[in-house]
Amino acid sequence: MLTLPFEEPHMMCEPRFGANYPRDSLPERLEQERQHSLDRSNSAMREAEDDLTDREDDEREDDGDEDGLPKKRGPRKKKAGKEPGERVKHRRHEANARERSRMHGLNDALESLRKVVPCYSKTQKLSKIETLRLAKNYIWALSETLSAGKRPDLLAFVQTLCKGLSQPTTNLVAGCLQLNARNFLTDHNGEVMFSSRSPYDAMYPYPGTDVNTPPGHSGGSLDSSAKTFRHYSYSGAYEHYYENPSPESGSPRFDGQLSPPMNFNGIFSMKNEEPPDYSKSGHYGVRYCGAPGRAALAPNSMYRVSPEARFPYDLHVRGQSFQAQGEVNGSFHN
DNA sequence: TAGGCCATCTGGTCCT
DNA sequence: AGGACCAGATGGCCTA
Repeated sequence: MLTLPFEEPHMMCEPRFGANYPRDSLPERLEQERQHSLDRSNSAMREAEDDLTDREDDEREDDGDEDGLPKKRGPRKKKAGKEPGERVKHRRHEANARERSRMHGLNDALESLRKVVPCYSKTQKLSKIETLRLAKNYIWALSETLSAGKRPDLLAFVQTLCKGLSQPTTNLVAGCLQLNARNFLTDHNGEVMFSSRSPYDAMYPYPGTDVNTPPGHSGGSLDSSAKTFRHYSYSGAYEHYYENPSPESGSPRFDGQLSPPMNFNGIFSMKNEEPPDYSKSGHYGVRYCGAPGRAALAPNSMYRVSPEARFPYDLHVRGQSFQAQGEVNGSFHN
């Protein structure tokens, strides 16, 4: 019945701390734990302390009997009342080890999830709750895009993606995208509002570009709201595009800032980070290049970006610059 | 220093 | 009986 992380075969076949664990091999076991993960060194030490505590308890009990008289030499005589207590303690330690292992597996899965949601960073990890929220938003936004069968509005997509994320996390995401986080505001109700400058202003701060108009937003309410610099509520933009109520019906209100998704198919990479291993995944990705003057997305991109817009994204596939962007978009819109 | 996040321990419950 | 799962408690670490 014991289930273990799939990625940890050594844990599947090796004995755990606790049950039938020989004291002599404790250092080796601890070394394995250290090598397995730095984060788990503390765990190994705790386990060692557990065993040490057991040992010390045994030694204390062996030093003398309850009356303080010297203990008889010779073969140890099992104490009648001790066995149940030892057994309970032993099983408790086994259960602790299993629980640790289970939580490690859970954390491994969470780490895997971090790598496939937008804004993955090894240096500044998303918290567990933020990872789950972002993943939920990501799935929801992607599924809505698929069901809509049309090009999603980038802004609405981003807003959906970031809905419910905390302020620091949204700042982190914005930082990842090198957006000016101050372009986003949060009102008292927790709804995201744009300040007097469009977020696209930060993304497309090029001379000659209508900074009031998000690229590709030549029509629609989103466009008009941006043009007029009206405060832009998240829910409004959301419903504008998705025609459905917010996915956050039961979630905390959005109190963060916004950042665009870096891709829409599970492969995510950021500027200054190594590109994902496309050779393994075989997925397409949108890689943020940050180079000014780029218009990497094809006209049939899923995002409504005008050809003249200097979209700071670059499409890569299998580590190379993607020539036929229509392929990825075509597959996406199928 | 308070608050957030996390790992771990622990006891209870459910399931096989 | 034993393992998986869960939630509460606790303490450590980090940051504003």
